[in-house]
Amino acid sequence: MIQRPRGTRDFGPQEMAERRRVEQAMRDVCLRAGFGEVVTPTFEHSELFTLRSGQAVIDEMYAFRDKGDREMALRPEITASVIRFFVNELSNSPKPLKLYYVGNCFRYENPQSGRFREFFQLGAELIGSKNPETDAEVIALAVNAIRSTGLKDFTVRVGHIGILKSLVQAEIPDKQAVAEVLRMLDKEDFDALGDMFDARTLPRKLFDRITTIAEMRGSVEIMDSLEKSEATDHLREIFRILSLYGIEDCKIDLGIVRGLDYYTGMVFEIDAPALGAEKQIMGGGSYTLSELFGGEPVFSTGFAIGIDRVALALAAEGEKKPHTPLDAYVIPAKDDMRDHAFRIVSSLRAEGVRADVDLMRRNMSKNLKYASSAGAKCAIIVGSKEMADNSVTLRDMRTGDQRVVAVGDLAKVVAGLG
RNA sequence: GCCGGGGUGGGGUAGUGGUAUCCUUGGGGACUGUGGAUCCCUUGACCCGGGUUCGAUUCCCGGUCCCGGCCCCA
Repeated sequence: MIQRPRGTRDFGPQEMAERRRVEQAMRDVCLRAGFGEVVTPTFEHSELFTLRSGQAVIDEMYAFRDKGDREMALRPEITASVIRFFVNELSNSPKPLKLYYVGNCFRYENPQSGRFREFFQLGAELIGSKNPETDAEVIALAVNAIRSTGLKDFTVRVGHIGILKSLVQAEIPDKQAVAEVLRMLDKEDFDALGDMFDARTLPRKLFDRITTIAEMRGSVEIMDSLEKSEATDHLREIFRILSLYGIEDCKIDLGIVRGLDYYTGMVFEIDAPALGAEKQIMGGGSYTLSELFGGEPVFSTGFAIGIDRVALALAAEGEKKPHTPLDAYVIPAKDDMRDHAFRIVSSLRAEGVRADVDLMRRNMSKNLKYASSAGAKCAIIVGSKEMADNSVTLRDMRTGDQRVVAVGDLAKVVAGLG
């Protein structure tokens, strides 16, 4: 027997129905906000991803050499591809350019709860602006997308990378050290950070200042204790616009650092507390990537939502809808009714009813049982007595009630079952 | 890459150094148009490899996969 590769999943019809519902709800939100869908290749030149994220990520990519001896990789994310697409072909489009995508991504990591080697992301990029209203638009889109799935319990945290970064850069010239400091701040590993400060005899005052800021979270007012800067003004303006968008439940979190260099300003994350160690369901921020790929520097803001984790969080909240993949199941009462049954199922389908028919030549009892387990809303029993009148018996599978319905009215009656 | 806990029919389980229990599901049949029944028949499992042993599903080692956690998280 061939096993499924580690960290991958098969999705059955029931699970896919729920995943499609979630995905479709989020797509609709994107479309309504004026974002158009793009699709990019599932694999790219490895360089695209190492340029963006550094050589280290090659260890966690499905990287390979193709038959033409090119270094390729299954995409570990989709933002890089979208920006490459932008630089290659869309850079002269009117701004802002609003794009969204849905797709599978691959990372060679150790699977655990909410973490798979093949996973699915929905993301959006707004290209061509760095105004606070741009950032607010993208945050609102992300929040509305999550909301649209029906998820109740999630927290939105918004920060600004510039606040900590500029403080650290002002005192520490070594670029590598700056990155290291920011990484420790992100992890809130203040002990290790303190050790580093001692070892390098860095100013204690800076340590106190940045650790205080890294721990700051709460409403916008929490920034009142900070001196006014471009970054704090920017964040305040984002929050002001968000409230105009009807989004009031975002928190400031100045401790968000999001590892990579190209994030330039606002950064934000959404967590679903119901999940375990891997509770982040969305990450995003503003960045300038295009020049990395050989284009003009262009400001963008984007995010990516982990569809798998959203689905897990919804399951944890017990959000369950009854699964009724079939509206009607057509049962011939006797063998000589089969031809009538096929005609009826065909006309039901043509009229938009999800209908199935007995193909196993089962008897009445087993057909009713099958209709029940298949989740049909009703059974259509086709018998000679009713057919003499050009009618059939319709049995509501939820109540067991039966009535005779004219074939001509059948589709309408079935659709009316709700 | 590291750590912990697990792998018995499709799903859920019992049990054992001498190849396996029960439930459910699937397939077939009986019951001649209502029994979402009932009854009968039936398919189907000890993760893989090595070791110990007369004999391993059981004990030991390695691998693999699953679950959870660390690292990492684009």
